[in-house]
Amino acid sequence: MEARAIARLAAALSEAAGADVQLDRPNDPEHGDYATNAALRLAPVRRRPPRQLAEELAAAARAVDAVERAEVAGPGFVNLWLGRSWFGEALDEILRVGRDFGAGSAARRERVQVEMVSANPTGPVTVASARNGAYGDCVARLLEFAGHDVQREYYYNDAGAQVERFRASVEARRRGDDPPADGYHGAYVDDLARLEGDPLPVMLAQIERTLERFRIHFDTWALQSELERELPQILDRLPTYEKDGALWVRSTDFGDTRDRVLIRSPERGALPTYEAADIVYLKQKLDRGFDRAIYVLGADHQDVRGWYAVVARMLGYEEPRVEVLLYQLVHLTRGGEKTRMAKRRGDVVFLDELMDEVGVDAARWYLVSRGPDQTIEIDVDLAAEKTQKNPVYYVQYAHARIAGILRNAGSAEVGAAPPGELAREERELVKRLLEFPALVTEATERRGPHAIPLYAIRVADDFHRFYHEHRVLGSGAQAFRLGLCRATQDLLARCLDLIGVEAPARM
RNA sequence: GCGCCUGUAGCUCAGCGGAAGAGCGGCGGCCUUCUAAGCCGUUGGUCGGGGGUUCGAAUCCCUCCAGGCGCACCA
Repeated sequence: MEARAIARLAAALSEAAGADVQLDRPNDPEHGDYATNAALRLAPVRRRPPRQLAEELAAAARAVDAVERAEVAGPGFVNLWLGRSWFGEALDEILRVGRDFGAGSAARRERVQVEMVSANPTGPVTVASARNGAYGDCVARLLEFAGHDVQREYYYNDAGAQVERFRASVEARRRGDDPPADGYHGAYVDDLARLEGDPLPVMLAQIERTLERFRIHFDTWALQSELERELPQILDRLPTYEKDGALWVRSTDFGDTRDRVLIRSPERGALPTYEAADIVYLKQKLDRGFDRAIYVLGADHQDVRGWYAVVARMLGYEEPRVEVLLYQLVHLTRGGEKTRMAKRRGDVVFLDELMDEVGVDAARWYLVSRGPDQTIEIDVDLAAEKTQKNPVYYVQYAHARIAGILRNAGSAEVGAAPPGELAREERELVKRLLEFPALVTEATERRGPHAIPLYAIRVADDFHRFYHEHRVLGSGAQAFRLGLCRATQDLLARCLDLIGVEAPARM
């Protein structure tokens, strides 16, 4: 989705040129407000020199109202400069929609379930799970902003071997013994041992509290034990066979890399495997009425991606309804030395500790600012120092600065029409704001929320520059500049909200 | 061995078919003016190597090198 002001301009140019004209924002301000490579694209099709086509396109562009100047440059680019009335209309468009600027890009409203975190409740939320949550929650927020109906779900194993090991570890501490070698050893096990009863619900409640603090709210919690109860009905519909006492499914018939065990052999407890529950779970998700089921998984579960596609095929669902989002792992270093993150050993950094050290805003910002395919390295010792330099404060500061101006402005008139020629900083800021609809749409479709904080830095950048060069209150352009301020503030607040970071009015 | 991901400025990373970028670091400037958590200047790159496709490649294809992560009757 493109901002209307840009879409209208592109349409007018396309009509004048008799060809599809797409607009880009050149990096170099010398290359105009917008530029198009339409002549370069067209040259091979029309078998004509690109420069010649560009000259014709430029001539046609000059006839378009909004265009003040059009020049041919380089191998066949056409650079465009726009008049002030176009900027006024563009800002007016942004102010009219306010916080909804860029929203509603979804062609069709879908019911989407995003399942995330889903760590077994055998310990506090780790930093690795925090990335899962930060990423998944931001994807969910983007989908909601696009107009979809999104549900966040947490899935956990409440009856498997790991959970039993966890319970046994707590029991051992209660007796005054050391936990078993293959059990859990963190200090949190000692804390749980001091309480009575099943430690699982306690742990689960703590996980939920941590995630709420991290600003992730789960609508539903799914239990593996409940899914397993529905397993028998599904087994008949699958191509299963027995081998070595276990029950297997012939998933290779559906393109799997190997057949999978669904029910273990008697000597291994005859219990259903995770894969068995996966099948029931997917069926249940899609039968519950979701158009799309999104799984958020760490790269150490990458083989599961292919597996879910196989499950969808076995159950007869269209594959696009199942989507697996992978993100690379988070590595922690202490003073340059790598630390392992094994929950059972207890030498981990928990999300609560990270939030204590750097704050919720910085933690979220940090975990979502990198592309999902990029491994994140956090030096725990440097994380706290990062606070003052973190770009999150740069963006929040821009928001707070604007809030200050608007407070001082009181009920002064807010307008969109520039009273005279726009200054360079004003032009750049308006064009930056106009990038948002296309950018947020792409971030949503590509499941790449990291584009949002990076864009927010650019917006803050342009605003700080504008602020530094131009006085708002008391200037001849006060109403226009107040409009620019409000539009910028709304957009920054939107960007921060999309990544779950607060937009303070004062700092 | 097979599969997925990564390799862009000293460091951390964007960009993924159209005119090489940001933050941090380094160096040097700017506060009687709506918040200096700010602004400006400067320093910095055979976009891992080699082939190919294209008018045009950091971006697509092949190959090699380096690193991370997976290929269980674990979860």
